Amino acid sequence: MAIPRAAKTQRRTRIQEEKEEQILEAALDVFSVSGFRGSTIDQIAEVAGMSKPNLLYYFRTKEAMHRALIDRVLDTWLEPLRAFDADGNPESEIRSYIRRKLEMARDFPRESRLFANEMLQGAPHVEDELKGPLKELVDEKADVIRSWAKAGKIAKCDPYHLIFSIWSTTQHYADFDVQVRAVLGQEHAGPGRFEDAARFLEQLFIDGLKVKSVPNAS
Amino acid sequence: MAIPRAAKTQRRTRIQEEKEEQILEAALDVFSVSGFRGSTIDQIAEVAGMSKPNLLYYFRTKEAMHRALIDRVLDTWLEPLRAFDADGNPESEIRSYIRRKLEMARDFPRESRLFANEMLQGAPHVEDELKGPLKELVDEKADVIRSWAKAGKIAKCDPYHLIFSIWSTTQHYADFDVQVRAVLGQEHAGPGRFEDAARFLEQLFIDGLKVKSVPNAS
DNA sequence: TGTAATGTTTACCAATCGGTCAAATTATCG
DNA sequence: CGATAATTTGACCGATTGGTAAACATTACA
Repeated sequence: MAIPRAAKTQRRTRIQEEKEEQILEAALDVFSVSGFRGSTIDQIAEVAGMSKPNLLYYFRTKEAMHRALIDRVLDTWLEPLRAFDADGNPESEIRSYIRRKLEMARDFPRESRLFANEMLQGAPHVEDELKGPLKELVDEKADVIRSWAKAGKIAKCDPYHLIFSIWSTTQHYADFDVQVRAVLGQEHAGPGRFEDAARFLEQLFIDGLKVKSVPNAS
Repeated sequence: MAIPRAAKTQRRTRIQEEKEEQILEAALDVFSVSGFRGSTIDQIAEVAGMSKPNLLYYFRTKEAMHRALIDRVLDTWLEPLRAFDADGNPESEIRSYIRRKLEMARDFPRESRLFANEMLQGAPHVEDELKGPLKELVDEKADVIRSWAKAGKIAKCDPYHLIFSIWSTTQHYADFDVQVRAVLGQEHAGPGRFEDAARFLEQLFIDGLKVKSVPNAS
């Protein structure tokens, strides 16, 4: 008698690990393009090279697949922000944060699109994570940025909107990849576009956040 | 005998205009949230308050609805960029471009999400528009920005990535609205968030694009 | 007013959807 | 090996999908 998801043995089989990995990989392919509603189990099954009932042996529902995917990807996705160091040099911290986010857009575009799809649909599956852990993390880092501004290390600015703008500019290269490539044209849409973007964004944010010398200040 | 879409009379009836408007309005509601694949004619029909066959009397297929919607919205969406004036003052041109894009994110979030959805899915329905009219428009404005930089009116920068960064930062407030609200929390997620964003972005882009005084230059 | 064109609805279709089931196959291990 | 548990599959289910046909209702206009 087959009991789904290894209820008996507790420990996960080698096959289980492999197949679940294989399924989530395919699910990422599909969900990241079509979103939850627009994706079908059959599509995922075909990409995974498995039969539909076989997928449903490892994940009981389409929602369970999506859920597992989100859970697995969420941590990775927030890692760069966690690395944001209060004790570091503001300029280099911001610079390397932009770099890392841009690298993620380049190396994990599907993960970026998965979240983008989720956001567009009103985050029906992750709203709790947004209001909980994400908000707390951003609040913490916003404090860091605010303290930098207070110490005169960077210009005074709204730390939340600074974080938003770094998120949006970097993720843009994953989420709107088609548009970026179309506009840049064949000559400039090569792999070098990420380097160009990095140079521009670093310049923009570093210079844009430099403390303004106020003539009439002491 | 009913012939869809007024093939006989050539001229469009009052009813046709009203109903087509009504349908596209509902279609925008639905498509902008769930994307093309994730949306159903039944959903649109329900939102429009009409029966499904009645929708299909005005638009022969789901694709036709989506197509009509995209066509209608595309022009509006690019209007702010068209208004970008080569003869104007760079600082105020960029400032007002950001303002206008931010106002559109506030006032037409569905239109923004419609395009975002389309981009995420690889632009299967608008790739031609991207590579044609959009690229030409951006090329033209990029030239303007480049000439400003050459004239020493703004810092030297990649004009394409500048445009991308303005697009992404402003549209973020429409496309990722849920996330923005969740992170800002109840206190700061009110209507004022657009003003806060405008202030921050103007500061960022204006200061970030100021010409750097190079000490060792003549 | 009459009538032809336009607009709307009910009933329906084949295809696809998420998901189940039982039978068949394969892996594990004493 | 044998047997038991784990895995895989084909056949199938009711609901939903995009779309059609034809009867019915309404409008426009001579």
